[in-house]
Amino acid sequence: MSRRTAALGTSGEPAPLGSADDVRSTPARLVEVARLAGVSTMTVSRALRRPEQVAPLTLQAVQSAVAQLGYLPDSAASAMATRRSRIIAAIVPTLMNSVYASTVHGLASVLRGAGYELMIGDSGYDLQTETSLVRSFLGRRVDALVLTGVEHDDATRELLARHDLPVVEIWDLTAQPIGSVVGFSNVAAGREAGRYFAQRGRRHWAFLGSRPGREGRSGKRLRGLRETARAAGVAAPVTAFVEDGMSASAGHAAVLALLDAHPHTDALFCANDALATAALRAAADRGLAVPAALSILGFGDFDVAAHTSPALTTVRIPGREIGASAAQVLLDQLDGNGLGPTHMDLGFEIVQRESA
Amino acid sequence: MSRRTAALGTSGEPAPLGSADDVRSTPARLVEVARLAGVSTMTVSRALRRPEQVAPLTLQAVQSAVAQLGYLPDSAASAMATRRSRIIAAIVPTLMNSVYASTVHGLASVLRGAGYELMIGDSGYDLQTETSLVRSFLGRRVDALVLTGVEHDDATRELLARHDLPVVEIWDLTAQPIGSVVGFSNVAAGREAGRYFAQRGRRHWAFLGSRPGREGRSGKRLRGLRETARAAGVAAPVTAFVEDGMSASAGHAAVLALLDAHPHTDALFCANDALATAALRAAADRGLAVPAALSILGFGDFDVAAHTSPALTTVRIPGREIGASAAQVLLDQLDGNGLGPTHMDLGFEIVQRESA
DNA sequence: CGTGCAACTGTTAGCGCTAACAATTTCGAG
DNA sequence: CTCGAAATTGTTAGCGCTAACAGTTGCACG
Repeated sequence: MSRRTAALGTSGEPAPLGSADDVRSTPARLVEVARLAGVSTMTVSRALRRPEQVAPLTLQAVQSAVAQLGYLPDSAASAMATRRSRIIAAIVPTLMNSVYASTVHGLASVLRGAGYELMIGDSGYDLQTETSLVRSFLGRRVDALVLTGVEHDDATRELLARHDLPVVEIWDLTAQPIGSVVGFSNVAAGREAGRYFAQRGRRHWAFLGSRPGREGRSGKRLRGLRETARAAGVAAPVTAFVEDGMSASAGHAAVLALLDAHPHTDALFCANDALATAALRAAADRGLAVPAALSILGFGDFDVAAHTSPALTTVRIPGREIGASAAQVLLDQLDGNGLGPTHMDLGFEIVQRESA
Repeated sequence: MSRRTAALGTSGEPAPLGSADDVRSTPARLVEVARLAGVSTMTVSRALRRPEQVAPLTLQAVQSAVAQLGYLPDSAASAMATRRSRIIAAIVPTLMNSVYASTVHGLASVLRGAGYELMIGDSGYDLQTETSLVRSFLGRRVDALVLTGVEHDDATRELLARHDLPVVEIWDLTAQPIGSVVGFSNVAAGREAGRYFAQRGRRHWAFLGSRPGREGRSGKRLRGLRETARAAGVAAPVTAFVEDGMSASAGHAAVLALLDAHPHTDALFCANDALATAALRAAADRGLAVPAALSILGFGDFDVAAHTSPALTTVRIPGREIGASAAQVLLDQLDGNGLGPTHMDLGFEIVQRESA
């Protein structure tokens, strides 16, 4: 029983199709288009991909055959023949919050504009999951790969070395990239946060982020903050860590505990705005005025950051631009413009609102 | 100049590979594994996909050849031969906020667990973009398709009719599904919101969402709210609409304008929590106590909803479950368990916190 | 009128894998 | 031992498309 039939049976209304008469169960192939247009398959292929190489009349015949059959080229077969899948894969730590959303969006729009499809995987901030995603994507013969961050398993690096394909690491910088890098300095962002606190006379700093086990991006921001603390002659920042994917839920409890353990804290740098929003609430729960008693500085400039109360002062990352530039870098390499690996520092900026 | 070389050249350190000696520029094929293992390609193929059909010794030989060559099966070729791409595509309105994040996550985890890859597209709430995504995905010969919502272009419907493949529509319900449906009733959610307001003696309702041009999900919620208003003998809710992808930025201004135009408003139902967060802020800007003077009811139970102040009362949608169930429905159909299209109403619930 | 070249179209082969079947080997029952 | 079924492996023929090359045609030009 075909699903289509069932659906129509349920609705009891006529088929809502413009040209329902030539609907067929099996999608058309190139041969059928060729037969209908009275040309060879190769001519159809050309008409579709390089119309200027085909005589106007032939082109027209092909186009009408294509339209009549509702022909859609099989890109898997095309991939096989050309050894180009026109798929690019990206691995981000999480899809669960807005952090990487704009980056993914930037990637997707540039790639789709160039006729590529984006395949996304989320690693859940786990390097082994990342490896298995890379393996799977390489098996799909993706044309290029976007990785978030610069820390990777040896297994990941080995896989990438075997399959020589354009790679770009994003959202961080490194002196030993796999291929290209498009990001910003997380250490510098941490330093800047510290400088911001210091300028406002804050003396008791705190940091809320993920555990810096493998020196991830969150850990680098903490390192930057620490450096500035040392330089400014301020005590080392106290820390609170969330274990799961940096969600607000985990952040709230962590901040409460931190404030109770260190009541003098007057400045808190959060590794993302969801965490910062939770911190705002935790401060309210403890009766702390923000920013008078406690400065809260977020990270990421999420959609909601401007609309909390107090509005979040936060580090804005050019997420969309990172995605768009990463995509462009890969496209340039794929189109063989002879461009080698690229290194782009897109920076960041502190957006001052009310919370710090 | 190979990118890899450049990267290593930059770093100046030894190649970080376990078995760097058999790294080769071109990835291994099945034939090479077969040659090395001393068997036919078919046996290798079997050893990889149905190991129990192969003699233990042969299996071992194949496995060691695979390991030695770092062989990764080419899934594009496999797709071609089996006519199964093991890719499932999903189209969501946006990836820019958390709304569909948990759904995508639910989809991805179930699918990946079953050896499928997820290909995501975002339509930007635009039906024509949806059509072009569908076309592209069908060209990729995806095995099944997930569509958000039940409103689609005729062009989309025609494409799907031609390519008879499992389809599931999510995040809404309909009596005329294309294939399966996994969602909840947006109208009922709107009605429930109205009932919630009515029970608390609210008399001047408002709604903030996207323009109900084509009766999308937001529009259905508004319809439900209106129905309850009528039934409860309350004036029809006033409305404010945001044009872009329901972002907080647009919401803030819209709420301000709405509150100024209708100062008696004592209940506001927002089509998502980002909008509700912005509304919270707008209420504060106008000096309105929430919920004393104005009840604000959100939608979606985003990560941050529990941590705003006041904490958001919101309609919780089982987003993750919708994704997971949709994936399961498709897998069941693909594995040919003889299951036809399914209709699942996963419901919703109002999570009472502080804002309403 | 041939010639040569551009413009267009067709033919052949094969991308890397697996379905379907064929061939071979193994092994227990008779 | 012999036979047949089960277990294991191999062979053949594509999946639907396109690269590379090989025609074929038309037409300007000498």
